[in-house]
Amino acid sequence: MKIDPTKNADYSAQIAKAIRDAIISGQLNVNDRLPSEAELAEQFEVSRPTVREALKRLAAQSLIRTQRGAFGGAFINQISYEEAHSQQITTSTLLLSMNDVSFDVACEARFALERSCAPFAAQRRTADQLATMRAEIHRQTQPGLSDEGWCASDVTFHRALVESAHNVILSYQLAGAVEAMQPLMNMITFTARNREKIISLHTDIADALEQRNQQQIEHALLALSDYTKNLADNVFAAKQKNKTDIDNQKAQS
Amino acid sequence: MKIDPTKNADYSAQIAKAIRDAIISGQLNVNDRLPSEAELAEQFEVSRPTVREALKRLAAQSLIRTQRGAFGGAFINQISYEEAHSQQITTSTLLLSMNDVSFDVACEARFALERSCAPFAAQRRTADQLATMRAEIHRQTQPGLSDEGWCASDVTFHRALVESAHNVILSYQLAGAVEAMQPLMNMITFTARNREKIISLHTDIADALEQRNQQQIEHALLALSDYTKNLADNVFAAKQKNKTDIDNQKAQS
DNA sequence: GCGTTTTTAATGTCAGACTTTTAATTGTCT
DNA sequence: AGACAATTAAAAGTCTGACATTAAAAACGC
Repeated sequence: MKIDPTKNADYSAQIAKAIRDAIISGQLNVNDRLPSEAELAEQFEVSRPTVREALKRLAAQSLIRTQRGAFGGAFINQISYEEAHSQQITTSTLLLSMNDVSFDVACEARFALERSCAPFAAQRRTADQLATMRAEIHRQTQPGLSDEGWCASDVTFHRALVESAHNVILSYQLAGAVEAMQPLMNMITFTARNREKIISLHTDIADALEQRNQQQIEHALLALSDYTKNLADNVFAAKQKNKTDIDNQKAQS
Repeated sequence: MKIDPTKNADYSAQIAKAIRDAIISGQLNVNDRLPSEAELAEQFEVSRPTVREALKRLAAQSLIRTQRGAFGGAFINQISYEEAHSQQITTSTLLLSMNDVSFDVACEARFALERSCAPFAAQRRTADQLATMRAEIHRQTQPGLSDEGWCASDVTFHRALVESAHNVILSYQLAGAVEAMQPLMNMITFTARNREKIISLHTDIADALEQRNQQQIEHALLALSDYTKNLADNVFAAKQKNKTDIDNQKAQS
């Protein structure tokens, strides 16, 4: 692990990589303590600030946590589902916002992923999760609900559906889809959408889940996906028309 | 963005968070240049090393890249699919290896996610992707293939299936499932598995894809999932038996 | 006008000091 | 002896100031 040749990269990046590899390969185990910063500096033959920069890189990925004081230091962190979730959501959000992904592609992926929960959700859904979904549907019928409130409720609804599959890995993988994409979609479509229509589709999903009917869940999700895609198409068409009108006005003047 | 009260957290973490939030919220755009380290230090009223630690945290998440020299500095990075993929894979691998997830749960999630590609793969698969899959099946029939070679081929096969859905978001989301879980599963089951059986299932998948038969793809994937689960059950049962035998021997002596 | 050199503004690195936190140890009192 | 308080030590966190390295821009020479 002391490998640190005179490559053309930052020392801190190289050191971080060396430690990260040691963690991934299992040489370092959860809750193991790394040598102190001073010792690491000596081992790698660099200064303490350089070691610290490397450790901060690892801390940013939640690979280590640090503790001050005597017998403190840097410890290998056990990545929790929560941390993995939030990293997943951050990455997904940035990926979507920075790479102008076509709406259709994102929408298709999002609902395809959610559909993969259907068979297990139908089998394993609890009364509790169903109640959450019904409650959110009820919240969505309130006329005073703000757009932010609607979006939050929408996320909660879909999260409950995902959770009802009772598979932690699936929940983790879908976090990006539901919690990153859903708000983005809401942001795009909120001008055009018809709350009644969506509520009716949500009700279809909840009904299907109540009856443990996998096919019907998938069917309802597909309908929701199609409706969302149509909404976006309308929004884009309206924008396009608006733009053409302005262009025409400019051409005339 | 200059907020930096005397909270009970590291300055470097606070500064990183402030900049990260500015990026996510869109105040800072792709390829924007951050102020120089010295300027940031002045703005946040901390020293340069502290600012540097914050920047390293952001660099670890590929949120920024740095360039040396005059007119260099830290620039907001456009997260590429490749980077997002590899982050996804790292996180998934760590999550799985650190949280002794039950094999059944991981296996179920992995194949459920892959099944979500089926409808699009059936529609859009190209001759090229089919050829890749056939080639990998052929490689898998070679008797001299090492376990590592098998595993790599297995990953390539499934990646081709995912790619044939032609949806970049789906590919990104599935990276964790295929490239992190598949090797882990291979590691567990390689003692018990029957290559002929898996090859036959792979052939089923390829055939179904060739005929653009969504149902059949899903069915074949389900069969592969069931077979893998059975394999793991056998491996665990054998381990358990072995353990009991040893216990019995100890008890007798 | 073009190639070369110099300048300059950045990051990258270092050394050493000081501050703060925290747990273990030691000391003291009941 | 046991409980509480004071001391100590080890470690991260921070700061200052300096030097090294890079790379682009500006100045220079032909």
